Amino acid sequence: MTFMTAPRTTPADRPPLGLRERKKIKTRQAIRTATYALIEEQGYDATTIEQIADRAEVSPSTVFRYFPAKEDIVVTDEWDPVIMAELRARPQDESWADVLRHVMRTALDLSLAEEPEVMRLRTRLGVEVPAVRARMMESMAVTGRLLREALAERSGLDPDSLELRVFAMSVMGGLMEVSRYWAETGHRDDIRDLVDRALDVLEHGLPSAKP
Amino acid sequence: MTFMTAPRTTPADRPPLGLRERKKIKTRQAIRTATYALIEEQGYDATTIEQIADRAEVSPSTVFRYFPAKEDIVVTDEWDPVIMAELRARPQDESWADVLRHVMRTALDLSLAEEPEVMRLRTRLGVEVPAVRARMMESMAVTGRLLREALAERSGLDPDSLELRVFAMSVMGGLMEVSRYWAETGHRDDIRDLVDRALDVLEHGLPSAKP
DNA sequence: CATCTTTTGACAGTTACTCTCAATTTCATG
DNA sequence: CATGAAATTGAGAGTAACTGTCAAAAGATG
Repeated sequence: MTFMTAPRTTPADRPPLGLRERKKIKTRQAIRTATYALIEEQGYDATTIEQIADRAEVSPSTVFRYFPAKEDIVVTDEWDPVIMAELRARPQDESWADVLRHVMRTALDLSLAEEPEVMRLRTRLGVEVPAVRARMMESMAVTGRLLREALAERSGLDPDSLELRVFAMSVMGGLMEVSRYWAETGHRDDIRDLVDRALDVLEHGLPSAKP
Repeated sequence: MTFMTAPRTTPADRPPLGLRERKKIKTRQAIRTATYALIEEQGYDATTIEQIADRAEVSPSTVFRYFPAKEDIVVTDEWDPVIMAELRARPQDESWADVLRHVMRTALDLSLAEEPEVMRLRTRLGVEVPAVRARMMESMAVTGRLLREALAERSGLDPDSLELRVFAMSVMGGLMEVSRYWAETGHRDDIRDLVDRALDVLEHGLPSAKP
């Protein structure tokens, strides 16, 4: 679910956090902030790691140490644990579509409340920059595996069966397309509505338009 | 549908084919052949463009001229027109799932008959090499757009509607997972059976496993 | 404060890819 | 078949994203 922005660590998380750890978080954030700014100014391709390093006041080596690839600076995703917990927390008799509706709603509400601009930038880059899009799809596949686990627990199906794998990936593919649609239409709609509509399609199939 | 191998141009295609054109086709094929061989010998990452150029007896410049990126040498896809024609040729009252069943069956039969080894190599690389996988997903998205067009014609729905977009991409996501599953399980199963099972899931949802 | 560990930056090297230009090859025409 | 136009190729220079190594700096620890 890489098109969402990163969830803030809860305030009462771990008070005793060493200076080392705090600095690492700061550096990470500095690199991200520098990257976002530079991309807004010059575009993705024109922004080099060196420029990012300069603005974030670290060395290029450090940038690579924090993010294995340039796209990762934009796309990094810390949502999976949150989503997974939420998935398991839903009542057992709820349909998978309703479960997803709730989970996605929760995640999107948080994401939109925290950093709506970054979320928009990310989805836009997902459309415009192939490398970013590729990274998003990778991350989507990972989330798909988690979804599979959760669905396996609920349904009693083998998580490694073709059926469950296909199903989970088809759901993720559909949700991915929502992100793309949202960005391509200039973030006109409320993405939460789009997700709801997508889940309707995934649950019931295409509405018949003939009549 | 990038995991299939390229369809041969039909014999009675275009007899008057200039020397220029014939040479281009030869060069293209030489580069591909060299690449496949080198990858089998040393793996994808260890194979450089320079080595490919050497073995294909062209200059590195030429390799880049024929294939914009290294992955493209492996993944290039000429199936879309074939698939599209087949899609339109199916009877109007056939369900989308049956249409896809036929189209995929046809394409896979051809592909398996022509170059089964290349198809296996491709899918394997799709699992092992992120860049190849990314390129495959791109190509999948393109095919998804074609599928959308075809479905729009059949259903009367707007091809640009969120609903149709989501639906088409969810189908493609599911099919993509088939390719992955096939490769990850060591090409044990007949991929045509896997595709059939996937389409069942996409058409009817998950089978209930409880009873 | 001394030492042990982690993090950082400098540097060198590789490779995919881009661009430009001149040489070569194919094609069309008189 | 000669010739000029057009397409194709190869050589070379340049860029930028990575990788790996090593010594210096900074934080943790007793």
